[in-house]
Amino acid sequence: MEFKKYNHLLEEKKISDFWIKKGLFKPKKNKLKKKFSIVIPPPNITGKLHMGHALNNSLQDVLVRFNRMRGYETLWQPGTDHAGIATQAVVEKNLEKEGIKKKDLGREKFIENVWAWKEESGGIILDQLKKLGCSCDWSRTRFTMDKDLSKAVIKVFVDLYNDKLIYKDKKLVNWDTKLQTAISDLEVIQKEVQSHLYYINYQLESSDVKITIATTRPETMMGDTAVAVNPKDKRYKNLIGKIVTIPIVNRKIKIIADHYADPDQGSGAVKITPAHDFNDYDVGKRNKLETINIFEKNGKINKNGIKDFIGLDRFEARNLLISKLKENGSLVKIESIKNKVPYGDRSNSIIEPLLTEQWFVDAKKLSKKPIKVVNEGKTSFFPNNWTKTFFQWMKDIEPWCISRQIWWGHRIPAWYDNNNNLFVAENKTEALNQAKKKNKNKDCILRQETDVLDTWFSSALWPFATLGWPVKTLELKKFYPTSVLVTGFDIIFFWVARMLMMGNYFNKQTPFNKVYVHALVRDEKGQKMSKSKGNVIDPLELINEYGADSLRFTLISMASPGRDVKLSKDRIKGNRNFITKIWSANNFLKLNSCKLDKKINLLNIRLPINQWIFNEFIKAKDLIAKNIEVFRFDEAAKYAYQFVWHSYCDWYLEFLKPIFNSKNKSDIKEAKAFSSFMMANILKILHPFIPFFTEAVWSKNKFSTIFKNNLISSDWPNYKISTKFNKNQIDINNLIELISSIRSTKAELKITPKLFCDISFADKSKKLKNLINKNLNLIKQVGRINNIVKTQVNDKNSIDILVLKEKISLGFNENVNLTSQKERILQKIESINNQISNLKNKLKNKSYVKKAPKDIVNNDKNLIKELTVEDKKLRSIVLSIN
RNA sequence: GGGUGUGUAGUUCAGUGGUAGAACGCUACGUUGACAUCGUAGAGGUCAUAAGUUCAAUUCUUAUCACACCCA
Repeated sequence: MEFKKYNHLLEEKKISDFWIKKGLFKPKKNKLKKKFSIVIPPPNITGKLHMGHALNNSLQDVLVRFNRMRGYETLWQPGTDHAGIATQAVVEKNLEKEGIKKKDLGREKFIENVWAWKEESGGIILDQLKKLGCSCDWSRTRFTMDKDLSKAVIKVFVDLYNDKLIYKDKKLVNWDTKLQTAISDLEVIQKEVQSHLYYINYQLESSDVKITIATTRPETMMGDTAVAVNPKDKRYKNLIGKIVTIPIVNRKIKIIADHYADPDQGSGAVKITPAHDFNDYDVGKRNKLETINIFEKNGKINKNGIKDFIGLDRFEARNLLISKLKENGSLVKIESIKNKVPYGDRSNSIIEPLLTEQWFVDAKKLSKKPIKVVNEGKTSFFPNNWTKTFFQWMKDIEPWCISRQIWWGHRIPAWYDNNNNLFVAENKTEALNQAKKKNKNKDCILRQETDVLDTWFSSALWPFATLGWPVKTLELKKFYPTSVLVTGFDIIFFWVARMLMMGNYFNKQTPFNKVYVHALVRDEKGQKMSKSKGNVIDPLELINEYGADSLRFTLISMASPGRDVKLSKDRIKGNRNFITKIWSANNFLKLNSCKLDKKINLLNIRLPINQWIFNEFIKAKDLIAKNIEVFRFDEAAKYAYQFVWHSYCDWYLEFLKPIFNSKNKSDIKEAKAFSSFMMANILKILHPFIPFFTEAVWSKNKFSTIFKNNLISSDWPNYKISTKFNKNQIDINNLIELISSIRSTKAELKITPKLFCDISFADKSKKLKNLINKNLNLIKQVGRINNIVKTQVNDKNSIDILVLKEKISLGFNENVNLTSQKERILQKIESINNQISNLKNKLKNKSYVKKAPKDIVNNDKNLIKELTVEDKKLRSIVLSIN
């Protein structure tokens, strides 16, 4: 019989459509009243599926499908994030291609365009997640800019404002001159770059003395308001309080003493520009210095700069200034150095510290509850070491700048009247009411704050806002707090910490009980995947080539805690082979017309091999469940793989063949029914890992008709191990060892494995003899044995081997090369004797015998006995060869 | 500079205070009616280095080295 190959392209599409059409991903009420819930880390609306998503969502799907099968009421809440800056940039670019400028369009029209883009091409990633097999309740898909979620955002903002946890302040912030918005400190990446340290002379007033300062940013000299030296620095002690002139700029400033100046850095004297450097800003505050801002919001010199520089870009200004300093002799030297320069993570342009009015969240106060919750273990991290990282960040947290000077996002619910009085309210009417009160019922015209909120502000509400908050919906009551959050370590601060702040502030319970933190997916050489390196592997290509199941199984089996996933195609290929293996095993069952008998009574299973595979299955099943529960996905996948390939395919199916070839009808009947029953259970335990394939086979085998259920909705097997089966368990294991020994002996003797041989008992022990007699057919066929002979076979054609500590002889139809075999046995004897003498030496050590646990010592003693017997038997074999 | 993690077979990784494991790769043989996307057998390791604790260390402690990441 010829079988078709498994066509993943066809089946995956079919199965996916079927699941969704039937609504099988929706939570189902259960008798246990237990629930399991996960919120998806919402991907950017502009995003495309990359390997990180593939790993992250494969793991979530394992948890979700496993718990759904276990009978928990399971919700996997999906959705996307509006990604303020990224989305705005995409739409802006598209418009520019058509020659339309954002400014000309105006705010309202532009936002209309963004929505139109979102409807048309935003959120492709959700379809890609479906291709991966993610069993999210897609009917509940949410978007951070949805009406309901927006309401939640407004309410949170207003409440926090009223609770004095949100405030407006003029501060130095990280300013992105390219995007022309403030960004939070987390969005700034410090990059080490090759740059220059310029040594410049500042002339003291009415004196010949010059003080040399060192700076990497000479153009900010236009905003200098002091020169600082360390009070302990003897070189400069007498200069403190003196006045110097900034060269070229020709403004006079004071030399001040401040501990910020590091005597070992540069010249030990630093220029202070409070408007353009975070450290200088602090120095300025301490010393009550003037703040001179010299930059426009696009990074060009403003009117506070000097004549020839106004309107120049910051880097042009730097070059011009340096050439002028050279001309006038103030430039002492230029040193090449490496230093850290701040870059915007979105724009990749150099961040400019700029003094502006922004909105801030008092993160310090909000961090208290999360710290407590994690301390108490109400939210715990896995692997645990992330707890430390979390605390470190939480404990020196800075105010969170939440306002962004862009258009796409949640507009801040704050209004100003003509006198710039501020009113924060959930809507304009409410703000007007406040304004009227303030203005003694006079009519006033309000204008709304133009800033929008940081995207992470709305993401922070994700675990409860998606469930309906602030409305106390059934879903919120049922599924909050969520069971676990699965995420990458790179967003612990951005997202996890902030969800913990908001979740704990606005709800009685923490948003998730556990946080599973997974690592990065790298290429096979361990390099980060990046477009510029060209080593990006597109998960969708892999899905096309090998199937989503192969990709999933690979990622899952490589998800060891605390380790990056190094992905290679070979690995995926290997797991594709695993799926093919199951496919062909299933074909074998079909070939033998194995049909599932639903009424199968497990207690009545007689065949040893069936009892054996049953207990092996239970062991594997329990190990898989246990490991998924503790997030050891790699281990769970390993046990599944081992059991299916090595226990079920390699031994069980092989041992069934002699039964199928026999004439014993009742044996055949049981074998057919039970092998099929096991297959159904294999599909069940593999379903969380490879959902498409297992569901496809389940339906092809008509299991869905027999069980009246699709695989996705069926129960996780809950059978227990049967001790009644233990004796046969041992027998089968012994048979496996016997057959393996016969096979390796043949291989060692270079006798072709298909050659049959005779077997005879050299030892008088009955154990092996009984075992063989009981399983004659099996041994003859699987072990390729002709006859069991009673007498010793001809010496030249035979060889003695030790199996299960008993001696048997194998007889062949040809002369056997015994010399090499003798060599091997002698080597074996040597190693056994080494072991024995090692053990004996150990036992000679009195403190060992005294202090080591008795079990261990007894074990050694027994081992010596066993090894001695083995040694004796092997020696007799060697003798017989002579 | 501060912190975290990782060094185990050719590769990718499990694991354990008391005989070192898997997958892939490799070698040899093999098309026996599920499967060559396969089968059978096999080779392959001073468990990074050094010291300490212990009867016993690959495992625990400390130091060193190497690599990776995070923060400043």
